[in-house]
Amino acid sequence: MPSACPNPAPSIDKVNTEYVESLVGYNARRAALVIIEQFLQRMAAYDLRPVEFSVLSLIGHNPGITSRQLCATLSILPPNLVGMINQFEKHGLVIKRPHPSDGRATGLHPTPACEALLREAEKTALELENEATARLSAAERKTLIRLLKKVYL
Amino acid sequence: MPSACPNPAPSIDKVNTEYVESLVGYNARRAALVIIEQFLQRMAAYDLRPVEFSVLSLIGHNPGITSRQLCATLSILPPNLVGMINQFEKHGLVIKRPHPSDGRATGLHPTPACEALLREAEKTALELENEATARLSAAERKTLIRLLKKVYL
DNA sequence: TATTGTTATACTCTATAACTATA
DNA sequence: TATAGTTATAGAGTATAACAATA
Repeated sequence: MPSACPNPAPSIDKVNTEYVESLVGYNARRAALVIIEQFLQRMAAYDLRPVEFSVLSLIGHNPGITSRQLCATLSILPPNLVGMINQFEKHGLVIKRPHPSDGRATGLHPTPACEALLREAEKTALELENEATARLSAAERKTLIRLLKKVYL
Repeated sequence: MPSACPNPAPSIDKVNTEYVESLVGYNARRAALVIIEQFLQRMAAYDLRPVEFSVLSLIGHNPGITSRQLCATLSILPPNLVGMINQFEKHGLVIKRPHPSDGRATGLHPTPACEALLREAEKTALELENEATARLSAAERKTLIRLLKKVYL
């Protein structure tokens, strides 16, 4: 018998969020989701979502990086990277070249088009970052990043 | 002609992550994912995932809260809450009672079993929080939460 | 007309198992 | 035997559209 009660009960006017807001995990997730939401809007112009942007940026700053290295760096699973890389290659943003010493691996290299796209996209990313963290001072922003790194690195 | 180059190219020994790590969004997401991973492991004993835990905790601290208020507070969509609440009701954790003044709304109330579960689950959540943020001092942890709130509130 | 709660459904993201080619 | 990359697929999480009941 699923418990149901027919009698009305007092309602809540202001929600008490004290407990959940005392958790780092809760706050980090909420903050990340807010920034990601703005990211999706602003970066739609480049057809780049957060993970795709991170992958392309890492390739741009690390020509010759392998899929394995990307997966390890970003904590993504290999099967979920294959299609992304193929799309980048199809759109002329990434070129695959043989790894110099490991015949199993493939080096991923940015094309000039990739580098041009990244110049714009990374500029936009910094802009939206500054907007999303507008209520933080430069020092606070630096502190926030330092403390977040101490959690996940 | 999808650009492929047959000539080997130098490989990357150490990945340069400088740019992505300069973004608050990237760091917040990575930190949140690390904590959530630990959360999933530790809270599996209670069969509670992060959102379910947040919902149940808010009901426990706000007897009579409505689905609408939960959705607004946690930024989740009403259709994705229905099944969750029904499961809680089915497991004897939540009771629905009529809203005192709004015939459309339903007040959600914790059962004694819910309160007992929350005492254990919230204790476990605090433990894993302290483990996940073990590299932070108490002051740093407080600062981190304060700065994260300034981003999303 | 707007809002609460609901159903059905689609889409995205992430996870697992199994395979090949090479080390 | 272990690893890099791939394929196919399953699952979880999230989003949209439309509806009934009430305000």
